[in-house]
Amino acid sequence: MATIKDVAQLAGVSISTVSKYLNGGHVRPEKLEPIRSAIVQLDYRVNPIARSLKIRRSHSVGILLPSLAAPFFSSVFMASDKVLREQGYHSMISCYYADHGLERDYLSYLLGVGVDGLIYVPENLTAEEFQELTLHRDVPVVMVDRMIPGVDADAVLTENKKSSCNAVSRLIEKGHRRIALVGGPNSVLTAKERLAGYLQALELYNILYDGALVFSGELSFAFGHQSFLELMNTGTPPTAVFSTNHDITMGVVTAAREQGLRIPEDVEIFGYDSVNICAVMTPPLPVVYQPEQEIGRTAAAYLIERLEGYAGASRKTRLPCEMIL
Amino acid sequence: MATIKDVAQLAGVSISTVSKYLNGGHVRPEKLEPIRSAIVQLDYRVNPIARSLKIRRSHSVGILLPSLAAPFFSSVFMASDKVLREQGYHSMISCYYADHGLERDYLSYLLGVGVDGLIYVPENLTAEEFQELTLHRDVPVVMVDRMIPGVDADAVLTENKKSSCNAVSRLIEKGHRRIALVGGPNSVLTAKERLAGYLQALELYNILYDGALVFSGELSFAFGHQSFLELMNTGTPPTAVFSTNHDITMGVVTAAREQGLRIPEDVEIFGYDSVNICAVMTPPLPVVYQPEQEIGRTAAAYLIERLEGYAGASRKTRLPCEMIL
DNA sequence: TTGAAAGCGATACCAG
DNA sequence: CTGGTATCGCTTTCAA
Repeated sequence: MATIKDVAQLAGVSISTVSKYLNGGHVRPEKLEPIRSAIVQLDYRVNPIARSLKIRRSHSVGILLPSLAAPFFSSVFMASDKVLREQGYHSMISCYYADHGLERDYLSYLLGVGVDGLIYVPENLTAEEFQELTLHRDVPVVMVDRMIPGVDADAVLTENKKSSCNAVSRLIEKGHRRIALVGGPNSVLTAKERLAGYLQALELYNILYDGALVFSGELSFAFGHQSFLELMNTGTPPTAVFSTNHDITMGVVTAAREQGLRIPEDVEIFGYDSVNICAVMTPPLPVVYQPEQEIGRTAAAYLIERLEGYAGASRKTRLPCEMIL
Repeated sequence: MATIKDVAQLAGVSISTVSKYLNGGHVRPEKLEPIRSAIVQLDYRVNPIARSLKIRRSHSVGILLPSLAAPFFSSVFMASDKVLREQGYHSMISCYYADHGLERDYLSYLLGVGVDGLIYVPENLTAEEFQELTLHRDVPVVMVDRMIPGVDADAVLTENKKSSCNAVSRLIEKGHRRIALVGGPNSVLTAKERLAGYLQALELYNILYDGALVFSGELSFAFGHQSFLELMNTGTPPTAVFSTNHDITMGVVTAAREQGLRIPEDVEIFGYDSVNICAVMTPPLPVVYQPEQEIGRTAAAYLIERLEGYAGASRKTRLPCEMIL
């Protein structure tokens, strides 16, 4: 690869002049052409590594998330990517596949590798771990979909509790009394909040809480599947299941079908996200829909503000959700 | 952030000694402790940018793909990520959302940004564009799932033609004679090959090809949906549809259900990938399953070999697929 | 305007 | 072993 030095030599000017040419400084008109031609001839491109080292900016932002496959994240980050790109930033995604060790590793890696900012969907990190990792690095972080309580960083979330309460309330109004919940682990704030919404709805309608109907665990197909089977094996199985994650919902639905149960006649299921997929089913599965585009855009906007120097207090935004019936 | 210089000063040794300490050189035992302690005290971490500039290696590889949401890619790259990590590489994903301009931009960006190698799922780039972008950059590229014909690079693909032929043959053996195909654009090699497999099956069974039954277009839900509606509006609609992509399949199935058609009684549908999701349906949709893990592992292995200096001829590997019925 | 030179943070050669 | 120094490629003063 040709360097700026080669270009300078070939064009018969100094390195600084080429640099100015490259970065929009003032260069005498008659020197423009030789430089341009040298660049083309040598197929020169600036080395972003060297540039980053010098200017301490890479114009790239990292996105760290627990799972690639979730359609929810895909939509969210497509939206943030667009906003970021319009402002001249490239986004680089890293996935930690819901693994705690990997989550630490990648966070640490991204913080150090030179991205200007970070959009982060946390899962298992404690506030202490996060503080330690981010200490002395001034890389702004915006959390999305989840947040680590006690951490001072911008966060874009949705109204998990309220939306869940609404969803469960609807099931109750349709006559259900034994409603199960299958959701993520309590270490994930979002899962905890959705559980809280479920409990609130029960309370609202004076329905006794039954611990045997609540399953909190891995955000996976397997967990949803297994939980459903266990639910059905108790003496008095639920008549409805509120499933608060895409993969889990797939597992729950599969298990139900395997058992020969009709949805919703034999057991009603209410999901979260995955609107497209749930619409595929007959009849369509009702779901809570989170405003994915807006989440992504907001997160990107927050990050860009920080990158441009905004240093105000951290913002925690809650976006409202819709029920798709 | 503290630099190696600060550490050297605090520990009372030279910069070079600290560097040796960091990189496993020989350092007199009594100097070990002061250095270690200075590092801890200053919370020092090496600056990967500076290191990259010097050693011309970043120990990171880029992954460039057209879509995040496809469960297929997620599985593939989870597998390659694992292999890469075990060899000390971090992977950074970029998604171009099936946009031609973005595909060029991101490819160019990744090639320049300092990743040591690239795993790339191409979609719209011509061989010329690719050559031009990779010219003078010695970043090894391994293509996955698709390849750009005429480009000299490793590629890990599956037996698209054969698998498609098998799938369509099965439909024929079940008695279908009017079988539609809805798949990706002809610019995507994979889509073209699957179409070729479809044609081969027709020929094998002496079924006349009917152009009105073949839809090639966007790899999207919308395209699948619309194509199905158009198919059903012709005078003699197909009795079966072979859909060669996840999103398209979702669109096709939704459209069928919306029309009140029963699957497979009224119209039989055969999909590709998305095993989990297709298993959710009642009855499960038959699909062609590609060995995702193996694709990912193979691609990573190829890339690592290149990174370690292997300079042999480019390899094009075809992995066999299974039918999940 | 222009260019010489310092410096970003780290590595590695080489003399001691 | 150790440490001074050149170097990686680029940006940015600063003096001319």
